[in-house]
Amino acid sequence: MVKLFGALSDDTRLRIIKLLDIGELCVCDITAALELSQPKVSFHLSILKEAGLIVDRKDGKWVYYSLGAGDLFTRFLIISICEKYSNDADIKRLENSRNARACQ
Amino acid sequence: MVKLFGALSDDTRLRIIKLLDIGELCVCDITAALELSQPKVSFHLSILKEAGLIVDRKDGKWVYYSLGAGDLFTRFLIISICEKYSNDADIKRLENSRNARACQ
DNA sequence: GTATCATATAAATATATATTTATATGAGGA
DNA sequence: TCCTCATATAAATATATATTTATATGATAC
Repeated sequence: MVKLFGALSDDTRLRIIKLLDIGELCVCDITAALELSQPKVSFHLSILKEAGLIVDRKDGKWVYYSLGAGDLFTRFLIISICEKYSNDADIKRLENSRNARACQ
Repeated sequence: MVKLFGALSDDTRLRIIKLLDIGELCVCDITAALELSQPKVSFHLSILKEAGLIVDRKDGKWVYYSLGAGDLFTRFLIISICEKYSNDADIKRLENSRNARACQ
C-alpha cells in the first residue's frame, strides 16, 4: 500500500497515467509527449509497473505500456486520477509526435 | 494530488490514520500507541494535516487529532486504507496507555 | 513566579528518491 | 556482420524526505 501511494506521489508519474488513459503507448511516444529524457521516463515507468499500476508488452524493438488491470481499489485510483488531473499539453505533443512518426 | 499521495506513502502515517479511525486522539496517546518519539509523531501529524487528511483541535495542554472531513475522494481513500490496513498491536498499546492514563 | 507537562519547531544528520550521463542489451535493417 | 534504433540499466550526483537531538512555546499546577 505504501508502495502504491509512493508510485502515485510524483507529478511525472501522474502525467504518464493520464497519457496511458488514452490507450497503449510505446516509450518513445511517452518520452516525446512529456519532453523528458528517455532514461527518466524508463525509470518512472519501472516504478509504476512495480506498483502494479501499468503493464508492458514487447513487440520487436518497442515496448508498449498500458494501464494495468489491477484490483478494484487500484482501478478506482486510476479513474480518479484521470478525472481530476489534466495535461492537455502532453496530449497535444503526443499527437504531434505520432503524426511525425517519431519512432519507427 | 501529489501531496495527498505523498502523505499516504509512509507506513507510520498509515498507522496513524488507522488509529484515528477509532476516533479523536491526543498526541501523547498516538505516541504511546506507535511507540515512537514525540517529535517524530508531530512531524508525521503535520504532514497528514497539511494534506487535508486530518484536523486538530486544541484543548488546554493537549492537541487532539481526528480524521478530517475532506472531499469524497479523500474520504474514500481513508475508508479504503482503514479497511485494508491492520495494526492490532498499535490499538492494543493505545488501550493500555489510556488505562494507565499516560498523559494527564 | 517557577516547575512541569504536552506539543511544536529547529538544526544536524541519515536515508530514500530522482536526475543526469554514460553504457549495455537486444531487435531489425543495410 | 556491422550499424542503427528503442529501451533498460548502472554509476555518479542532486534533491527531497525522514530521523534524531536539542530547544522553544504555551498551558496548567504549585
